[in-house]
Amino acid sequence: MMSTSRKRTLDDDLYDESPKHLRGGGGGGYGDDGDDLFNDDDLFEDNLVDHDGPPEPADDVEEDIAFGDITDAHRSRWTRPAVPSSVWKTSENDLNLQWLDIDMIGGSPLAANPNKNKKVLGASSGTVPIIRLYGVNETGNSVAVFIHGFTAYGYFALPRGYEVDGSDGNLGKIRSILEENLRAKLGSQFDKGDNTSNGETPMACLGVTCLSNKQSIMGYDPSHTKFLKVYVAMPGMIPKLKTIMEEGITLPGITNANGQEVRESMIFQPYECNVPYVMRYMIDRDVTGASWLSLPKGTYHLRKNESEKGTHCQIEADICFNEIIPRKPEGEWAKVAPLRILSFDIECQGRKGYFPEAEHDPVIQIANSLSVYGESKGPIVQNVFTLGGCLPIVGAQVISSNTEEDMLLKWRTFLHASDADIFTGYNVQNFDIPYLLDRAAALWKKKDSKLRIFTQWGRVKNCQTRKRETMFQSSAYGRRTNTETTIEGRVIFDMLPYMQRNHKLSSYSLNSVCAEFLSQQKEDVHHSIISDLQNGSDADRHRLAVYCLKDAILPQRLMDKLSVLINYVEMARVTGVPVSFLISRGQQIKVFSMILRKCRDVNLLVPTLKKSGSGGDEGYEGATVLDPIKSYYEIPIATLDFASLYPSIMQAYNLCYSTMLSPQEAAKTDPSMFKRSENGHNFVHSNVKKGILPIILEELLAARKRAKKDMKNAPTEFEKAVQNGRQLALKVSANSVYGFTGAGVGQLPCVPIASSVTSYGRFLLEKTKSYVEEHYTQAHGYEHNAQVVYGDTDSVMVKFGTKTVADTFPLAIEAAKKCSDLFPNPIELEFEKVYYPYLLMNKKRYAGLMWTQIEKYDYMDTKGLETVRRDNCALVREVIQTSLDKIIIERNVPGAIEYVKSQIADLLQNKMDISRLVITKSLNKGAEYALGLGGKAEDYKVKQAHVELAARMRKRDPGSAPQMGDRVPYVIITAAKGAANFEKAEDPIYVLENNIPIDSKWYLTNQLSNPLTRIFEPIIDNVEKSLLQGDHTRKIFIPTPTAKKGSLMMFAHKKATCMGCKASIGVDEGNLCKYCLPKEAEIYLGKLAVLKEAELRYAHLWSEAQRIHGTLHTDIMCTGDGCACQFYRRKKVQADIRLAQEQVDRFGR
DNA sequence: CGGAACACCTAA
DNA sequence: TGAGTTAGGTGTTCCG
Ligand SMILES: Nc1ccn([C@H]2C[C@H](O)[C@@H](COP(=O)(O)OP(=O)(O)OP(=O)(O)O)O2)c(=O)n1
Repeated sequence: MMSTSRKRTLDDDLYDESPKHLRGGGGGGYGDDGDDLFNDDDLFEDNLVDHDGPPEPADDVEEDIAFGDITDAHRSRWTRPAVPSSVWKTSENDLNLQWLDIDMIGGSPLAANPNKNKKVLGASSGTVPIIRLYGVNETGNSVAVFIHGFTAYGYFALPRGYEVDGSDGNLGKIRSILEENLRAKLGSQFDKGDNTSNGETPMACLGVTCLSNKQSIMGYDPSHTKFLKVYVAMPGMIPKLKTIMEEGITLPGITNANGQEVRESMIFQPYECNVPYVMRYMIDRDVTGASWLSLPKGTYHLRKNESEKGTHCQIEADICFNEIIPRKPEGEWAKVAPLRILSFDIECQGRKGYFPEAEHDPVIQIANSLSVYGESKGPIVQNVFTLGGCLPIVGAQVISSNTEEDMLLKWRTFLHASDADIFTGYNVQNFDIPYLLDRAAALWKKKDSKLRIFTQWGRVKNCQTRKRETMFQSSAYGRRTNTETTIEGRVIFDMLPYMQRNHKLSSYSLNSVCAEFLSQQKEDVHHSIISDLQNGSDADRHRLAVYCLKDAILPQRLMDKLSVLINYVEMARVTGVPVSFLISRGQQIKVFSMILRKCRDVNLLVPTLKKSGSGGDEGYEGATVLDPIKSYYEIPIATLDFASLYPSIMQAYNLCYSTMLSPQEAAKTDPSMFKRSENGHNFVHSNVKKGILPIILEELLAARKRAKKDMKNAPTEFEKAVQNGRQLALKVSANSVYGFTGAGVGQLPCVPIASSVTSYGRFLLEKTKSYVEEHYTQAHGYEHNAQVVYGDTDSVMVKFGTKTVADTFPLAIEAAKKCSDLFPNPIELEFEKVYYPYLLMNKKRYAGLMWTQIEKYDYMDTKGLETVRRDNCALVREVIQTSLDKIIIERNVPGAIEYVKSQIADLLQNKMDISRLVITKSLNKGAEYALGLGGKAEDYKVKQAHVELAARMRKRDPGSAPQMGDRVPYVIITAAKGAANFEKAEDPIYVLENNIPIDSKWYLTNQLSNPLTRIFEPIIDNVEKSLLQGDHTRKIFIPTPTAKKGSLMMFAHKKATCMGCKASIGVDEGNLCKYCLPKEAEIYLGKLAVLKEAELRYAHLWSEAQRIHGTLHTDIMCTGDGCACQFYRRKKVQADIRLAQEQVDRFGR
């Protein structure tokens, strides 16, 4: 880097009269308060020479190893469009990009501002933070922007009434003291980073200003209105500075409320010290996630020589932070750039019966699908890198290698050339990526340059991709690996966690997810035969490659079909956070980001609170759930529902940190200025001071409204569902604003706000109920007295007494309007739907035929019942669902009874497909101890079936056993009388393989009985007798208890036959009779062939999810078409394999 | 044997 | 600075 000729002095002249105005040297000086600090006309000699012309051709440096079979034809398909020559005319053209990823590094200060009339802000020596932002321009070129001069800082409040001498001299003294303290805390860390090449001594604390135009967000009349703003050299120093300030320090020139100088140590409350540096930049410069940015002509420099460039991006710019123009995502800037998405999948050659381990097992294929956002013609490249030859695949490039090393390196070349913005796949984060990295480490020596080259997946030159394992101290059983990987400049967007987060499914295997959303199954290759295919012919490997390719294509299709990208882009723009935060973080960061942005607009500051030490802060009261009048209603029940209840409460009553009054303050305040909430907290009206949270909610709800409109206009059912997901996500974000205030462990908890919201909610619900019941009465001229039969949080279910849907609608519409009129804006009660008929079973449990229009019902809506719970087996879900359908839709109670009886008979006679008996439950905290993954014994208090099973499976095969967070599938098997439930659970696969009998009686008494009783109870007499004890329960098939494990094996020993001619032979005689013995080899090979063939047949029927252990099993048994015959076919083939295997095994003895 | 405690999942 | 909230039903285990 070039060094500057500028000279900056740091200690003097930090301030002029206006205290917030920082000038010259030390400070940051950025548009904190809207003014640029270096706005005097200093001109600098310009060290940078901009020639407006294209760069020299990039000679591909050390990075790429040439492979003859990667041709120019390949490359031209892979690479991004060429950079238009206009881009290089930096003084004539703006550079526009949509950014996706952002990070930060320490580096040297920029020597000179490319905008020749301006200085570079920030520190001019030492290590400074540089923000790297990665994105794509309209043409589809990759762009990296190095953003310079933005300095990290924090605020520190003076206690109420205190003043600080804001003279340059005094603030300079404060800076020196802080400098000293910081250095003491930093120790040698800081000195090492010294860069004194320009003769200046780098500082830790760059400057101090004092501000009186800002105030704390906490309260209507906050105690903190005066702040020191302290700039530091590197973001990492902020926590240390914060510690110094909150532990107490003596600073000069500070006077207390009585005007006396404070000479002893004082504590300063930190503000906004918990804002990550890159977010600090985004907030201060109004840069929102995934938005468009413009680098105005003449303000930026493009790095043209390869030697000058730090990344592999096509375009690389340097600019000062305050030059970039953020574009509001409206009009032309609402678009999405042609982003490149790379979806990939690897196959490994595991040893039989073991989960692949990178230490030993090679990667044999890597399939890729590269697509461009907005490109309607589908993926632009599909290819497979194979180890060993492979027949051509139509529509895909096949690139074969003789060694695994070559294959990996070729793939790396592809990675580099295709230069994707987004990396996707299925479980790539926890399997493919760590596996490739581990494998590389196993293949190459640490110093091997090939290792270094291979692991460069990111956009930053010479930057190796490393995984960080959030390792858990695992004692006996080994690795619980939650891997995190950063690939500089690219966003890793794994579709598996996305699905787990956004869709409630009982299996998340790629196969079942695709069946659900793409109506598409993939070709199945069971992992046990991958090895055989790999060792086979080019045609075998072709089959594997096709399968592998499909696994690479499907995640990308999923992403496309579910509009994942555009929805995340919208969310990033609305909430302001980078897309990567949406993937890896929760709701808090979104709300926090929005709060900080809005606060900045109105000069409020957010305190950095200490973690509430003692942990268990008391909870608060939530919503009311009205006692249900349980019944089967055969007349219409109308549902009235508040629209976005909690958000609208916060808006209507102006609930916010910044509007709250303490009881003492309230006593001194004009009562017309504020309102006391239902539970005794006081908030001023919005005309006095508008709260931050209501403003945020307004925007979120506006975005939700747009989503709802799009949902209404969606052309297809599927698109409607996608828009519904988007709408729901925005609703959750809005509700999370409320949740944020009540979050015990959070950045800014404020229970008074949260509890005020819920208390208003309780009040509104009660009010609505009583209004409806008091107004819609015969006394008021209505035909019936209305009754609220149920209500939960924000809804009332009203029985108006009307007999038809058509008669109910007008009453419900009117009631909704009249209630809305009772409440302040924007609180609104909506008439949403009528249930007719309506089965109300309990709080949070009901079903009903839903009508949103008079002409026709929509569908049967079910809440909380077994049918919507994933911890029930399919049998229960289906039986209950069908019964409800028959009762509620068909109104055919006898039919329902018949159906149930036949199902019970089937169950008891063991005719039930085992897949319908599989129960799945997720493995949560507390199970850690049982699995031997650490955790404390006292956290595992109650033994559970699925946990005990998972622990046993772990002992059988740690590699394929369920992991924490996975759903564990199990069935209940027969066991000794009185055995506890948790002892009777078994892995369905194990049950199948070993022919273990299922306890079908248990399914009747413990799974079906209660739910059925509850449903039929209000409808028929004596459920016990007629459903659960009839003749249909007499014929019980008791499976032979002898059919225990290894039965075939034992059989073979007792009564052996010659495997060649089936003649009887003695048990100890070996496998063949004396006549067949000479042909031993031939017979063995013949048996081996039978085994192979059986395996192939089996694999063909076997749906698999190689990497998602926990959900593997349900898939095997459930094809989605629910065909029992498929199941039996599989079972038969499975038995064939076992027989064949055992025959082969006999030769081994 | 009965009820408290716990675990899971869902409604809102 | 990792983590929005509370209410509630249901089934199982644990403990006296
Ligand atoms: N995930 C959720 C869902 C709901 N709620 C709270 C806040 C909501 O305002 C209230 C009512 O929930 P609804 O599900 O009825 O949703 P809304 O009323 O917010 O939206 P809608 O307009 O869809 O009714 O419950 C919540 O805190 N978190």
